[in-house]
Amino acid sequence: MPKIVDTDAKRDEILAATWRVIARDGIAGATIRAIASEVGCSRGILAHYFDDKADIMGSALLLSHRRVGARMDKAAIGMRGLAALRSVMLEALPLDAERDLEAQIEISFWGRALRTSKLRDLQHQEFERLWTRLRQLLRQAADLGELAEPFDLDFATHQFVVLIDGLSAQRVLYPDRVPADRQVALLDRLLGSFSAAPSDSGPEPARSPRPAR
Amino acid sequence: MPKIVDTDAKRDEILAATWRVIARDGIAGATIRAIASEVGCSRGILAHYFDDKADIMGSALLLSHRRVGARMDKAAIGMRGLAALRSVMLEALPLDAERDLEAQIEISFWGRALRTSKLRDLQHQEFERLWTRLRQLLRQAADLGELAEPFDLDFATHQFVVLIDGLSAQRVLYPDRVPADRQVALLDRLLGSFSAAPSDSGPEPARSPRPAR
Amino acid sequence: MPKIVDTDAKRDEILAATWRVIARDGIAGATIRAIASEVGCSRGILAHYFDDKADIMGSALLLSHRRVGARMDKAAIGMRGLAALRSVMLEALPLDAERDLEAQIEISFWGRALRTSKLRDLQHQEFERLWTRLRQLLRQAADLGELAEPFDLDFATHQFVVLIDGLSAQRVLYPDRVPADRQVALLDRLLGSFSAAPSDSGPEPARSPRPAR
Amino acid sequence: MPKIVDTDAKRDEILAATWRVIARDGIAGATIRAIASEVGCSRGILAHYFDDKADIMGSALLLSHRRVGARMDKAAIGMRGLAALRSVMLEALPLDAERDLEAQIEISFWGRALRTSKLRDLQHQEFERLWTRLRQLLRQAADLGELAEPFDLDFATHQFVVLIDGLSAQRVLYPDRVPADRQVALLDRLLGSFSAAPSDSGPEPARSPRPAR
DNA sequence: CATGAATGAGTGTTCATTCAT
DNA sequence: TATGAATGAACACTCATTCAT
Repeated sequence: MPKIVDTDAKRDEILAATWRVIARDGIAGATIRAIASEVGCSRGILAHYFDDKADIMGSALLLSHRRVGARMDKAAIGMRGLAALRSVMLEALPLDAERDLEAQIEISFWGRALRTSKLRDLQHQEFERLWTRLRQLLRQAADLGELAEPFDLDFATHQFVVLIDGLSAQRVLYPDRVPADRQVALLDRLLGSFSAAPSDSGPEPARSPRPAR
Repeated sequence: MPKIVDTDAKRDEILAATWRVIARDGIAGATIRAIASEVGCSRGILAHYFDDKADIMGSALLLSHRRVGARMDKAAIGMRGLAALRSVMLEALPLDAERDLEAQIEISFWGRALRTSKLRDLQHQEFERLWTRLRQLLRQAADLGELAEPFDLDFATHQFVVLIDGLSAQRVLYPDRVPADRQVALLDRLLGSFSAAPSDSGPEPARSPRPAR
Repeated sequence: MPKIVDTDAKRDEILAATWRVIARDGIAGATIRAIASEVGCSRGILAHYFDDKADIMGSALLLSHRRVGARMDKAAIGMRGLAALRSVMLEALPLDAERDLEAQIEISFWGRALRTSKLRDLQHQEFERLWTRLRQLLRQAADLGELAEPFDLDFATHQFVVLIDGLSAQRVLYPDRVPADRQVALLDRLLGSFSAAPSDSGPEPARSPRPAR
Repeated sequence: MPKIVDTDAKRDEILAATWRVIARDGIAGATIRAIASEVGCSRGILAHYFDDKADIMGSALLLSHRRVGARMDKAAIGMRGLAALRSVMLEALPLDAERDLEAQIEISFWGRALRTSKLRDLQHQEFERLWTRLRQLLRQAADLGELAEPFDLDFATHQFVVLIDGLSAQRVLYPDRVPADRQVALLDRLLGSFSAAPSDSGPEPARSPRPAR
């Protein structure tokens, strides 16, 4: 039993090292050698904890998603509706160095996710989780009467998902152009478009671009 | 006299083959061997038309951008303001097989663009072109009085850019989820948020989110 | 526990194989494939023991020099002055098959030593060792009163160095023309020119061309 | 007939370019591409004037030897015996930039001469010419009574040949250590050892190291 | 005569993986 | 459990050569 704990810890250690290598050398530079070197152990040992390289990479992506999900859970505690949605979205956007790394890893996988069926299935499965989470929060907001008009739930969910992916790409490719406050402003603009009260001038400070954070 | 070969045509032929390989096998599978095999010639011949592999890949990306740019030029002829902006955006979104391929290539490069400085410079340079183009059209729309309220030009440009990248990623990763009409609907929603007449419910709702597909 | 391999022994084995390949196929024929084939192992294994090919070649040259140096040390034990110098020189000349191989390797490197700075530095450094060794023995001989007249130490050292290089080249290029006894005779003629007694016709002519070995 | 002249001129032009490439990039860098580029013509044209690359390299070496030989002929005009020998030797030593290049080319070939039988035959044949020339001059000197004692003609010839090769190697590898005056001094020391008059202290200024040139 | 497109073998190198220890 | 030696395939690239024009 304790060995299993050690095993999991070692696995996480290896995956964290994998992240660092991807962030430093790109996904093409994330070789078995580089990862083992980053961990500080021999190459062969990786085979003990993972099936093969694809397993390492997939697990690294999965762990990244799990961390984001855990942060989202924590951030939304005690919240509901649009407020919860906003908190969850803030965990998905690359607002700081940690989230930058996650975005970098995510995008690095995009170029590969299509090829390996295993990786593709994982990607789809993980996306489904995010999609469902956002959709549920939107439904909750609708049930709470926070949304102004009749609206298409899937369409709205898409808007948020597209915002995450678009901002992640922009942030990774042109980091200087997308500071945190700009990201939050874009998010708030989107949120504001839903909570638009019949009276156009509501208490919606989020509607117009303003530095947040 | 040596055999006269249209050098530019041959270069384009090689680059088109490169696209197909990237689309089929991913950017990691776009080896010299695979490209030469796709072209139907020997490996060494590629050295006649390009300096090295980086030159091939960079040229492939550049050509892709040039084609999109040319399509945008053509699509916007005789148009101004928001109408021109909409036509241009429609050329940037992955609405059909051809544009899907372009989006696939684009995203494949994202994972690599960060590492090689040459590719990164190219990426930044090309992005600047797109940014400027969208920004100019928005300014034109503002000058024409098409926009409802005072607004932040850079902020608005960002909204469109994020839409392109977000939709490209979504389309490449989960093609079934983002059919063409959904993409157009998302674009029109964004456009509608600018042309929003003083009366919030203008003639735009027709354009607004409607269940497509 | 992994298979324990004497790393240094394996390195030496590879370098010895490199020598044989150079001797057989020339330095241009000393490819990674040929060396691996000579060793009797796969190509990739060489990467375990050396950084790259330049490392192999440089190490091969260095080991050759080290062996000559070790032989010189051994040969000069208990000797001083001109006698020690003669013993040392006999180890530097291509008098037998083993030394022929060394000369062949040495000359093969001359055509390449100029280009790669690493190899050139190594060559200069190794030459400095030989130069210093010969010069010190000449000084010792002078201190012992073995030399007839006031003489230029550097000039004399040059005479011996030129003899080594000249004979090495001749032996490698035209082996039949420079048998061992001829080489020794040339060496003794040079040595005799220093120990020339006041009476020019001393006991030295006896030293002159005589079959040695 | 005029075409033949052009052909020879073109051949010489190509060979001169080959020298420059060898001097600049080493013999390993003397590729067909580099030579054609240095000449300023296409690659295929070289096949019109030479059979193949080995023919080019061999011809380059041959032309180098021919030039040295021509200089020797010219330098020895009107001279006999040791004086002629000295003049001839001065043309064989790397005393200036032009001769440095020749020595560089010569040594570059040494590492390759052994492998190609064609090149080896050429090398032997050319060496025979030099050997015979030096030997004849030494015999002439003996006949003229310039040489002090009975001596071994082949042995003496070897001394001069070894001096040439040894000095060439030293000059190419460590140019700063072997300035022209040092070379001439070494030559004169060797010459002096033959002309040693019965009276040991003759008018032989060449015997002791002195800056010449 | 001359060109340059085209070929295919060969280069050094890197990689994921296996396996005996 | 952990090591690292060993493998063999694949990589980008360079080269000498051929040949239709």
